Amino acid sequence: MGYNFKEIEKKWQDKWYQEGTFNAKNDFTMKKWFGLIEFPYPSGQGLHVGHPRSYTALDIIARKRRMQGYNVLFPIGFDAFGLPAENYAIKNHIHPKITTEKNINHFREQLKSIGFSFDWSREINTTDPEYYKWTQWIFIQLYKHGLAYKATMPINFCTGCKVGLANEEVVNGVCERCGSPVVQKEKSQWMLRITKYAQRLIDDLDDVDFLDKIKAQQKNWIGRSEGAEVTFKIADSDETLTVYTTRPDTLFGATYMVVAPEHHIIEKLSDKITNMDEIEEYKHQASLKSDFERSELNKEKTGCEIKGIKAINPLTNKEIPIWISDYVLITYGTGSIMAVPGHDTRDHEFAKKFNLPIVQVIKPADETIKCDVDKEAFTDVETGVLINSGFLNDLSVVEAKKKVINYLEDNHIGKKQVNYKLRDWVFSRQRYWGEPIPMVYCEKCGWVPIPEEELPLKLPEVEDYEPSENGESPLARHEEWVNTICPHCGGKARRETDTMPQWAGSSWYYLRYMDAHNDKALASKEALEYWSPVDWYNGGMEHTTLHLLYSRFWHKFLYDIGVVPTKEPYQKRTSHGMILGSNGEKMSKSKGNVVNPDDIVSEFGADSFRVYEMFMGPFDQTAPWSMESIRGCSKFLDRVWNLQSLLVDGEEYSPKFEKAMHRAIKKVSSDIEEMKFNTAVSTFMTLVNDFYKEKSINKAEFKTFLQLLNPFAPHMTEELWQTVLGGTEMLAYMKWPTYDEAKTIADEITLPIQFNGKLKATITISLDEDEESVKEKVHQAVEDKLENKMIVKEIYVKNKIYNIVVK
RNA sequence: GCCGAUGUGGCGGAAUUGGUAGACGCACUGGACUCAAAAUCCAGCGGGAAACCAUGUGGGUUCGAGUCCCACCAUCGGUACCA
Repeated sequence: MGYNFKEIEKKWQDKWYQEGTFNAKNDFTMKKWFGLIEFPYPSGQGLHVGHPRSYTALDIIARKRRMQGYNVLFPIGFDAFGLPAENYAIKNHIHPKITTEKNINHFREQLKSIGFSFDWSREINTTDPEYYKWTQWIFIQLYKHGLAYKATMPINFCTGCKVGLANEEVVNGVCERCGSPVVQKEKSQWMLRITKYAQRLIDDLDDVDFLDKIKAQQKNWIGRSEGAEVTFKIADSDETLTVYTTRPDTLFGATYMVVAPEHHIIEKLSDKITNMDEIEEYKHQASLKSDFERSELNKEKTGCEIKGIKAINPLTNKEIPIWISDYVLITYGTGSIMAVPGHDTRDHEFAKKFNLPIVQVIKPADETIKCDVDKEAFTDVETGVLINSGFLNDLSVVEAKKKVINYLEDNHIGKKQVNYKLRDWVFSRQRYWGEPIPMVYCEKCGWVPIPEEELPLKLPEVEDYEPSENGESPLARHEEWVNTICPHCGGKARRETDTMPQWAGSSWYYLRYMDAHNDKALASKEALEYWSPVDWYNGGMEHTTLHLLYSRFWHKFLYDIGVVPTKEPYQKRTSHGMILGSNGEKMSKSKGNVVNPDDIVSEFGADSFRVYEMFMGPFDQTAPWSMESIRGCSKFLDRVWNLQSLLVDGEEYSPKFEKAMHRAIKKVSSDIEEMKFNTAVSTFMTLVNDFYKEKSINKAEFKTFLQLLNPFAPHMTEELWQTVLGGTEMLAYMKWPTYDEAKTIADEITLPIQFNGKLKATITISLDEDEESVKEKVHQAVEDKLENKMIVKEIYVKNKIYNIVVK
């Protein structure tokens, strides 16, 4: 009797989704578990085989939690604003709303065909005004608390299409679509002050259970550094230059300074500068370069001395030259540096090229280590000792830092300073398909948020989605929408025409799931209290520094204003590996190695697809797709189905399988918790092989087996449970099997015997057998091999191994 | 360049975290069933005749190393001069 997966999977999916079998319960007295996967962007290509890897993993955990008695919230939704829908609309003149709806319907069907236990009653869509009403509401709160502000920031502007471009649309300095050069264009944009939360975003990582590599990546991205600000006087002038340095200890070795081309000191002192033409030319050249070019093409250092002005090193009191160079960035620190070529590799490279003086101020503590700062910068902080540094001489780097900072503070020429690499979040997009920013500009009152009771501010339905030639959003052309009245004074005002970035909707979506249809608040207090925080969030490593950090920032803000009850949104964060094409390369249309999940489901069924996705390799590592391997998983499930032909009566595990059953429960239970799904599947396979070998499985064994396998292959196991074992309740809600530790331990052990660590023989002993008796057996077993050998030592590790050191 | 992963049969990968390397699956080989094929079932499957040799390479620690330490090589991913 063959297994008709098409019919049976459909049958169970219809039942689950019509009856809402897996919907979270509104009983707030139960213990809860909230599992979250990153909601997909509903692209026109449909679901990728990578999506189900993460979804199946958390579905397995969610299904196990239900069996463990938890009230489980495992929701799904769609992150539907974004560039591809808008670009598609521009090309084909179909409103993004229409394509988005079509794509979501397709995704929903695909997801249902794989049998995920999502709570579909809470489905959300970031483009739904009832959803983005609250995205806009959060923005207004940010504005009211001074965390949203306007600033002039450069955008990528395509000189061909006359539109602003996202970084990913700029390839090698030209527009991805038309190939025209991309220039930087200044534009006033909304910014979010994430930097205010930098320290807390680092500190609170201590309280959450994120993978270490995720924590490390977030910390590195935020990039806290400790150092000092030092003020240098400009000779014959009242002006000063302030620098940030992590190495104030090397101040005696600062032989010149470098400022960013955009630095204001150039304008301020332009009357003193004697080579203004040369400088203007360098500035011009630098401004032509995009950030991309500055870094990619500029391996060789460039620069230009600012003639006519000199700075004074505050410790040596010597005059030192000031240069401009684009390796100094206006966006980090103070936009100017003190250069210590003896102890910084970039400064060294620059000094060598332009023949600037190099002074050694640190030497290795260990005299035997050679060090020639004329050839190479000496950068070892750990073991360095100060020289040529006046009052700092003979101190270690650490001591010198402390002492010099005290000196700087006492003499008011500097202070201790903490810096972060993290920058504020540019929140404006000159795009149509995003949440309108709910602000109006009034000549009299300035920027005013629209009243909260007027939310949502709906995106107007327009016909043309191309951005304007001046780089404004398409909305700017719609005067009837733009012109409005000031909520504050009632006078004439204009709406903000930029929209929010795609990150906005995904920064708080997990909160909406807790109470998805609330029209009074983003979620009720009770629901937030009960469901917060997300217990387990799985997603891709690529979202570690943007999405994950942005949503932690928003959450912390909402915590500060009393909206949410926890400091952190996610208690646990794990990540999955990418699925590559069968040739080991990233799946892409152009490489022709894309696998369509629909084809897999219709050829092998959802259960086989799920089992294969879990079996293909370690969950957190990339794995190539293999059609042969999925056939193996499908074969395994056929063997499970056919176990019914071996079924015998029995209410207890039979003696021959008792140990195996207890071990399997233990192994599968812990493997699921540790996301070692591949070895859990191999445990199932081994067990099935054993049943076939013995040509028997009793009802008790079959029941436990089906329960363990249910989270992986929910359709087939539910069917077998109800039709073969006569189950009346859903297997999905039966209590998760338990095991007895004592029954997992073997009472006989195969003991390996080694000579010098190399296996020579094995013997069978009983568990915890007395050492004398083991020794006797060992010697009996290897008697002949011991001839002509001298025993130096014997090591017995109880129940593990017996090693004889021989000569 | 820097940071982070990873490196084990023909292939995907196991290995109780320092204790029998190669579980499980794929591919392959042989057998059974069949008129035949597919499917299914059973058996074999790192190399070597053997002693032995084998976990990217070279050292080290240890009674014992895929696992720990040092140096290097390769592949993949992230990032771009962060003072």
